[in-house]
Amino acid sequence: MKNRPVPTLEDVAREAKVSTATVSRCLNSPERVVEKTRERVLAAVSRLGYSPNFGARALAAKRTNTIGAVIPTMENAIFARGLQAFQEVVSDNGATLLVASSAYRQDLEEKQIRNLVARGADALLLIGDDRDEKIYEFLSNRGIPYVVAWSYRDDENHCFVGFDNRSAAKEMAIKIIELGHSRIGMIAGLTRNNDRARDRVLGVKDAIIEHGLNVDDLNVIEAEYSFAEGGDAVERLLNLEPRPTAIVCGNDILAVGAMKRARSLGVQIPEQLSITGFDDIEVCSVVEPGLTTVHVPHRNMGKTAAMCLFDMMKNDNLCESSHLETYVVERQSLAAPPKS
Amino acid sequence: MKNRPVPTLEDVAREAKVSTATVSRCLNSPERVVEKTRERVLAAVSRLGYSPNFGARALAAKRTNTIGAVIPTMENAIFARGLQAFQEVVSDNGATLLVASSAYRQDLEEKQIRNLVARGADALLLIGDDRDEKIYEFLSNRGIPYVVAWSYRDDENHCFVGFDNRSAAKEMAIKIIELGHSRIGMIAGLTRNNDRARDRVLGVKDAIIEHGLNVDDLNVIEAEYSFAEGGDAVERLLNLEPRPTAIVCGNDILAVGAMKRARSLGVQIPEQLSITGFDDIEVCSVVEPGLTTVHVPHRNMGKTAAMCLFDMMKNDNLCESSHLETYVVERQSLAAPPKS
DNA sequence: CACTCTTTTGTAAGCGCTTACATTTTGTAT
DNA sequence: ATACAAAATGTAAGCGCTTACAAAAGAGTG
Repeated sequence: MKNRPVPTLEDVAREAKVSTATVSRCLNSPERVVEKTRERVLAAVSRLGYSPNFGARALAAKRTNTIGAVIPTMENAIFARGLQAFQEVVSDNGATLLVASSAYRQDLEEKQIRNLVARGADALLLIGDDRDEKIYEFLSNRGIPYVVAWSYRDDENHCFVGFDNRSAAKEMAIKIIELGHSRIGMIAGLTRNNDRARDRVLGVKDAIIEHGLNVDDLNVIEAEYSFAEGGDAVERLLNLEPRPTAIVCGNDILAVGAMKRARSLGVQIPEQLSITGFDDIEVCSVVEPGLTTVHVPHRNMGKTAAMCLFDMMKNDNLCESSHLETYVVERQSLAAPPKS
Repeated sequence: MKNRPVPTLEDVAREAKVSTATVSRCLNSPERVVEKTRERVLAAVSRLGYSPNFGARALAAKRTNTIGAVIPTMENAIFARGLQAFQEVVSDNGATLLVASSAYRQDLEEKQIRNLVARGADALLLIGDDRDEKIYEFLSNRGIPYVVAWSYRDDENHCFVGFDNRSAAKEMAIKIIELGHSRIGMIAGLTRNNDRARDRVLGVKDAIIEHGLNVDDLNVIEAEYSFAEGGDAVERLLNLEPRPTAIVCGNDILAVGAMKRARSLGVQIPEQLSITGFDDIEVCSVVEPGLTTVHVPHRNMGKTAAMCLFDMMKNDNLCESSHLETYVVERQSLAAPPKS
């Protein structure tokens, strides 16, 4: 691992027999340099294998062409997909995406946000809006545009690009109730520091209250994002007396895990137990029975969020929030309750 | 979006009535500053909401505490999981992870690598070894340690942390052949710029040749990473005359897609058709029948790769490659061929 | 050809930080 | 007290780049 000294702008300038300013211009606004000079400079650049030092560049120019994103985890297909779409737009606009993950921890998220800002991120993608107010202040002091995705709220203060988790969950719950279910259980994602998970629980409660059922009868179990946890949770719900006839899950992974476990326990889906999910990831259509779930336009969300960010950077304004539509995808895991 | 000027080290120094050097030391090696001063400085830091400018820092200190990773796509559960493990180790070591994705395109990958290096990445995680030699030269000229993950080869030039895709695929194919299958089809991932996908095909061919079957009888269809493409591919294979009795898939997603489609076409798995996957992602155990597949230790791979990188940075040496073990996980999708 | 106007290139001052080295303060042993 | 080493802090020189401004070189014009 030899450590040949890295060539600098100055080396290139010397090699091409021009000033550093000219080299810099060649790289940043080539049209301001006459062709002959430009050729000589670019030749020197490639001869030396020069590539500009980002730190110095950022320091001098005060912009980085970098967009940052802080997501809870990459291990979740949902964020992965949305983020991929986001990144495609970022690349198309000639910028680079920096990703950091917070492991669903608020303190880490704050650290990552500050980190990205310190690194000169020109704008940020944030997931959900459950964070300390001072972070928003920090960003607005710094004049850094950000978008809150995966959530939507009528709130002038932030630019949301997402959907209303609460009413989406409510819509699903209403469907369940109107099919005749009254003993309903819920397997929610961990709600701590997670407005999406919380809103989904609230949505289900909204539906229950609205239909005159007793909200205290709703058993909510929180579980981590995994098939196994979904399975464990459903087992606990199935041991309840009276046993629920429908289980609303906070996401598809929990739902599939629950469905699988219930079946292995001899419970028939949906004849004896209905199960629903949330997100509509690919696996829903591949399991048996197919999982009835809430469809979320993830790619569209990622794309819209990115465009929104670029718009904010260009026009230096608070971009309008985008309320994306979700809808229930009916497959086979939801049916009327058994008559008993 | 007010644009209050961002506080600098100097502002903090003035506020705390110390020199900039002391502030810098407080932040970077607090033990070199007496407690009383440190408190005053940290108070000033938080009062001003100061956070250090990364560019300036990198420029002055010539290190960034940043590890870069270039992965083909985030939309693949496999990379997501390994990367998450990688990132955990990176965080534990006080460094930050920058992720870029190449969309499986070699030109973009090169661009991303140069970008990360220009941004001062101290070390890099690369996926697979199928790239232009000049990139390796570039990295070694710059003295930037890198690890090649997801692949393994006996090659002194790089540090591999991965597994042998070829022999893993071969092992699976042997299992299939020894069960009595002789008409075998394969649905491979796209092999262009992808040594993992290519090696998996080669492994299957190795097994076929070794068992005296005719390698020309192996029908290989390449497909993108999606359930639907796996389904389309299996349909084409099922229309072949004679119809294969076993289909090896280059990854689990293709396998599940294939299985699902085959079943919807009335083909019974594994009675009429055996299907196998590769990767052992969670979905394998959730579909019916369970997918027989090659288990790959993704989290362990990500973790090991990160540790390897830190080792290289610390000791400035080429770390030893790690050859991780894979094994076939037998579930229900593979059985003896139908007698006909 | 002298003049002005435009285009191209050069000069040099930072950008905000780290760190070698210099200086001051503190602690300790006489 | 005094001397001296050790610890704490300060001074200031860059790190590699961009860009305002200055200077030089062309391009028109009468």
